[in-house]
Amino acid sequence: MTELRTAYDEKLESILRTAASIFAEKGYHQASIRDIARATRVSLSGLYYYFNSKEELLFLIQDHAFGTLDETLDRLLEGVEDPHRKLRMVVENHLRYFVGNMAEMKVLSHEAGSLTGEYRDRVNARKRRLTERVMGILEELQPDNGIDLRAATFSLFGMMNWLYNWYRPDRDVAVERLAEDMSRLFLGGFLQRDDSGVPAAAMEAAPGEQNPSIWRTQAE
Amino acid sequence: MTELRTAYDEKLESILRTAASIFAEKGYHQASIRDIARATRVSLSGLYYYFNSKEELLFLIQDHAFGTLDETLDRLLEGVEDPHRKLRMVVENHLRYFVGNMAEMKVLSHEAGSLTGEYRDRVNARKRRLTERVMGILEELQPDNGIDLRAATFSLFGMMNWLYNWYRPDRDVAVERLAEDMSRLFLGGFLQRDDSGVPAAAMEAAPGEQNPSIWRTQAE
Amino acid sequence: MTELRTAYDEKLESILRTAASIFAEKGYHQASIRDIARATRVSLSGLYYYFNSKEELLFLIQDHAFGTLDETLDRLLEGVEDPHRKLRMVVENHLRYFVGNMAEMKVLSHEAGSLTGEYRDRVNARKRRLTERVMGILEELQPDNGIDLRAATFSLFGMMNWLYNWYRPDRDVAVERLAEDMSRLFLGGFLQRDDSGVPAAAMEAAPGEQNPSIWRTQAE
Amino acid sequence: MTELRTAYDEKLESILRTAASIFAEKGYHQASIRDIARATRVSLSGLYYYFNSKEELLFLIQDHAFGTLDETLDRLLEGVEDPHRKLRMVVENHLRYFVGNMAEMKVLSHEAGSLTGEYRDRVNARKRRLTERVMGILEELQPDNGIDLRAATFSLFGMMNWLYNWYRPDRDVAVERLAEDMSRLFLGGFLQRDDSGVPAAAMEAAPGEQNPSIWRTQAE
DNA sequence: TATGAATGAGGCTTCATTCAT
DNA sequence: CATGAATGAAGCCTCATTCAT
Repeated sequence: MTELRTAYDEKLESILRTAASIFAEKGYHQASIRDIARATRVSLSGLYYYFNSKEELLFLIQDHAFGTLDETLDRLLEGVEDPHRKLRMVVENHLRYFVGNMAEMKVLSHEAGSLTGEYRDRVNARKRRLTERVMGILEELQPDNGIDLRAATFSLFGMMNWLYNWYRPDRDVAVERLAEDMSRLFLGGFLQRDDSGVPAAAMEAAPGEQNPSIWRTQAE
Repeated sequence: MTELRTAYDEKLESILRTAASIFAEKGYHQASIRDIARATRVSLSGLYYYFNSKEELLFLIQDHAFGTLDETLDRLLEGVEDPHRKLRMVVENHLRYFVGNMAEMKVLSHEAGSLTGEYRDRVNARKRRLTERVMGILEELQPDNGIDLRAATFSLFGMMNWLYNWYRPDRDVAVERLAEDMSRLFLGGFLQRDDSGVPAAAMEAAPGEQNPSIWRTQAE
Repeated sequence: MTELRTAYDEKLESILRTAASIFAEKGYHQASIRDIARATRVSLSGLYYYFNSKEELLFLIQDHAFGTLDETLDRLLEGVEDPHRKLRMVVENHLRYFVGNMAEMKVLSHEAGSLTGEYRDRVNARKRRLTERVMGILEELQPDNGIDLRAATFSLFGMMNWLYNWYRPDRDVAVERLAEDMSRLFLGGFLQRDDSGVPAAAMEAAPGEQNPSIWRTQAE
Repeated sequence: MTELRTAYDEKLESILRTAASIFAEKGYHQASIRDIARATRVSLSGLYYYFNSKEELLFLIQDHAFGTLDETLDRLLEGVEDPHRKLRMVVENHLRYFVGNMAEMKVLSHEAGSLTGEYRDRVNARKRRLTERVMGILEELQPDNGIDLRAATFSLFGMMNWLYNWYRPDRDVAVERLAEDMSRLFLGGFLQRDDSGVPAAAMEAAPGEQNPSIWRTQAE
């Protein structure tokens, strides 16, 4: 009962993939439709048969990527009850997809703000849904850690989404290990009790607190 | 015997601040020099008295921001021996500067790849130095956690640098609390022993491991 | 079985002709691409479909002109053995082309230094080839005149290339007469024996020789 | 009874010399006032004390150069009666000045058309005067050569003015020899009788005469 | 489906020149 | 005499997009 994939679909997806890698390399705004025409070996005007505007192209890439991410996550979480395990699935799904599709990952993480209007709204809706899902799992874990939930959620996403800035498959640990490390890193911190073993002295605030201006660009 | 700040310096810095906020808002490539002229109330050509190219302007913003970040960090770490406390200082410094200068933060985090040539090299050198400093502190902590050091380091930076994507001063916890939470989150996970209390079952890999293709965009 | 001249080729050549006349009139650097757009009735950006830069446009004009010049010269010299006659052909070819295409002539003669990089190299190569051809012919004439060959060659080119500074078809002698006159002028001088009839007294150097500083701008 | 040369005069002349060499190197329109400020080590605005506009600067250079050229020519021709010798003086004067002041020579020869309005008129008047002077000398020689006088005059100027396109002091014959060669070249041709020794066959026109279109760019 | 040719809008930058000091 | 700071005009070029075929 597979979907019917027409020649059109295949060509579109091939264009999306190629465009994603170009957007990843040069950035959305730096990349020109001409770059994409060159790389796809489709004529400039020919591309417009597959999308109506450059922005729609970006949307299609992001939406498609999110669709894949969502779908696999749904499948992975099916029947899982333990929130620890759920979180582990989330992290693994995220990282696996990112490492397996580094171009899409970068476009997703870095070109978040490049969409406008309805395109942006639709992608944002997907993002919010994922965020809430993760926040829900963290809540389920019911930790007595005193950490702000929103901060915790986005810290986790930050760890993962920042990946495109540093991860190099040929040099860094494999994705399985990465998922393991990040899960442990995050859960270890998140699950600790409030009176954790971290020496209290280390937690004292910096002196700047009394003089916050040292962190601020001089005002006019 | 303070530094000599000429009128020129002051005007330049004021331009840098204004430009940073515009770059933060629209993105470096989306922002036009005209936008900056309008906002600074300097004529288009008049701006070029203060920098030689748009890219140099971006460089000046990033370099100046990094300079401030570096300097305060040096001051904060002076005389500190305990690595726990050192890390706390790093996190606090980073977050305070970012929250106090959200425009610069975004430009620093998001426009990393917009520089080229020597400009990029010089900023990268600063980044590398900071990264190594943090990695050094993490090493000092001598954890028996089995976590890859590079992954841990960049996870921490990811948590912090992602801030510009979600943090809203009027809605989120104050920066002090944020620094506290992130420090605990990270240190709690990083300092745990290998046989931590996290249930083993949660750590089992996802089934996808055996079929990684579900995370991969269909190849051509 | 003539060459295939597409509509594209024809339009390009028409643009080259129009551009040549504008460059001739205002000078390459003074002419703006807008001027050319206006004259060709093609939009500013539309022009860039036919060339990649203003400099390439200049190159195309010069290269095309030199191509024509070379080709007809080849045809004219075919089978000609007598060096006197060869030289006459060179002069006639040069002057005819120049008078028939005064815009191209001026661009060729006056905008020699406006090309850079590879464009310049390629045009220079053509120039060198023509120069050597002429120098070869002069050598063939084996004159016993004691005149420096390089000086003689460039004197001939100077006579001809300077044309654009003074020649006015409506006021000056026709091109046939011009070719005749210049050929005789040059050959008459070039072929004379060393002990020509010019009174020796006239050849005595000017007194300035003993005090060359009268011809020199005062040094600092 | 020398002229009074104030400090102002000296600085102005030094600026003119420097500007001439910059104009010679990059071309008048390519050179910016900034280039001249840099080379003269005078501030941009400071230069405007010495001239009122870039065009006036060019005029001053050309006028000054022509003044020198004229003055020395006057002195050289004083008391000379023999037209052969007069011509020799003209050539020698021209070439000596040019070789001794290659920058000024190039500006004079190449930037003829860069002046407009009254500036152009004044320089043109000097040019016309010199041209007529030379044409007068040629007339005096009363040759029975059948060569158009205007063509002959400008051929001579062409030989000399083209110098800047090829002459290189370190590689070519010295200026004395050059003057000798060009004088003989020109006079030899100019003074010959109509029935000169050049084989008649060599003088036959090229076949193109009957089909002039081979020298013409295809008309639209 | 696909493309060659074309365009209006807009971007960055340079320039000659000015003016208050 | 000299300059630092500033500006309006203009230049080259690129871009996303369209339309007739």
